[in-house]
Amino acid sequence: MEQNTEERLRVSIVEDHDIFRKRLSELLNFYNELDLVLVASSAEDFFEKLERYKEEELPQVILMDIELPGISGIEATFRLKEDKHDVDIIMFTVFEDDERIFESIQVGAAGYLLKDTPIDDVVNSIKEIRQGGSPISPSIARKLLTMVKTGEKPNSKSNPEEVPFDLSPAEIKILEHVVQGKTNKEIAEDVFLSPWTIKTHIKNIYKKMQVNSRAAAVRLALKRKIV
Amino acid sequence: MEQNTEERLRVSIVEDHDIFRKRLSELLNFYNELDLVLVASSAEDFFEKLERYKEEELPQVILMDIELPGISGIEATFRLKEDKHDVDIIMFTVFEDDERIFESIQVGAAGYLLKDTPIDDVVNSIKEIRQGGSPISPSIARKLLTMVKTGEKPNSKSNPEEVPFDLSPAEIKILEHVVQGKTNKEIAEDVFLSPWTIKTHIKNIYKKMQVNSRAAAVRLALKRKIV
DNA sequence: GGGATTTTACCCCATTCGGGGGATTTATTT
DNA sequence: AAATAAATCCCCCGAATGGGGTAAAATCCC
Repeated sequence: MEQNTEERLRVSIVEDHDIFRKRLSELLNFYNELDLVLVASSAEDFFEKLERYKEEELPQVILMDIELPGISGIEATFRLKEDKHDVDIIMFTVFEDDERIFESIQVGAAGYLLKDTPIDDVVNSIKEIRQGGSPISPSIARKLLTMVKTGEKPNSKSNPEEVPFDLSPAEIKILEHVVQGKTNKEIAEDVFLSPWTIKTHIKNIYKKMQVNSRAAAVRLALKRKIV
Repeated sequence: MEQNTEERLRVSIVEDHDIFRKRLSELLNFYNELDLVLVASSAEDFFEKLERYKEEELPQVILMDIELPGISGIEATFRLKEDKHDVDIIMFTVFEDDERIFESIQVGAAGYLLKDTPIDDVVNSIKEIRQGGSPISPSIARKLLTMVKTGEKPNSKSNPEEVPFDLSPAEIKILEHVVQGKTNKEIAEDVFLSPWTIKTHIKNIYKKMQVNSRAAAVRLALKRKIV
């Protein structure tokens, strides 16, 4: 019965450690409930392969390593969730620091499992996440509880980059105005500068943020809470 | 070997539903790793029995129902954690409302399991909680993630107006694309519509949102989480 | 003191945007 | 069936935007 095929969950793995990835793939292949559709060794690799898939073939759940060469798992998650993709992402990693956990949640990961999770639990987690649950390793959950209890984010000390882009003070100021929805001329009047200057700043901001429109800049600025 | 006895986890159940309590006790008794030391049908019952225990016999993990006659499971948890007792408490309940979850965390519960959790998982959770983990049912965890993500407490049913503007479905769809930072032409290609149509929609969106630029629309859309 | 960065300002040019119209077709509601 | 609202497509036009330059102060850093 092909119906079986229809019901299987399409799962993807993004993991750079060759042997680990291989073993995990092999293990998951034992499960009839799953269909391993895309195994990548980096985010770039993943995105590249992803383009060759049709809508109905796209992975529904991704096991995402955090520490990856090039684009990190967190950044990759951010991009995936930005797009319209209907996909649930499980961070699958050895890291337990508050910073990474918090960031993963912020960018939209719906699960967080440690790599030593028994394979049966991993498979259950994959199924649960599709049903709207958020499988989380107990030791991670403990940290989450603390966050909720204290209502605090782990921004405290280890804030390597509050601003992912190194905008200069002046640029941030301008960006704030842009987020307010003002035009260049309006900003210029507000800050007593030439409209040309504003324009130059905005061009530089775009370069640094890697966008090419105000809308995109506003979106990024808000999402990454630069302003 | 009595050593075995030493290593077994002393577990307690507080649950008012007679049959459920009985069955759960029977099931847990199958597990050699556990020692069911105190089964109570109410918080009062529990505290009363607790006094008859010596220090070395006190339960280390408690499966605590929330809805109890008299003192609630949350209140009981609060009192237990107020005292010096070295005990980990797992809320074991059918409730999934943000309010109860949040309160349970506040008073110091370290785990939150739904009553339909498979018995094996319950036992694992008991062991994990003693190792500093916080076992949480996935559907509960999802709510936790939301709390962390939005940094909000479930103080009220709040959300007086999820969408302050009555955008039509099509308009919301277009708005989403605008938030992505796309140009009218790009949107048109994505949605297989004429650029003129997109433009018309956007003009209407602006009217409804009372803005006059993409940047402003994006900001509003994100702030009011329309998209 | 000297190089690097930031801030400021300007030019040209093609594209996009925003606002003003109008018009037809398809639901939806009444 | 008539009225309303939603969704689609089109035109004109001036203003704003985005991208490519150049360049001179001011400031910061070593």
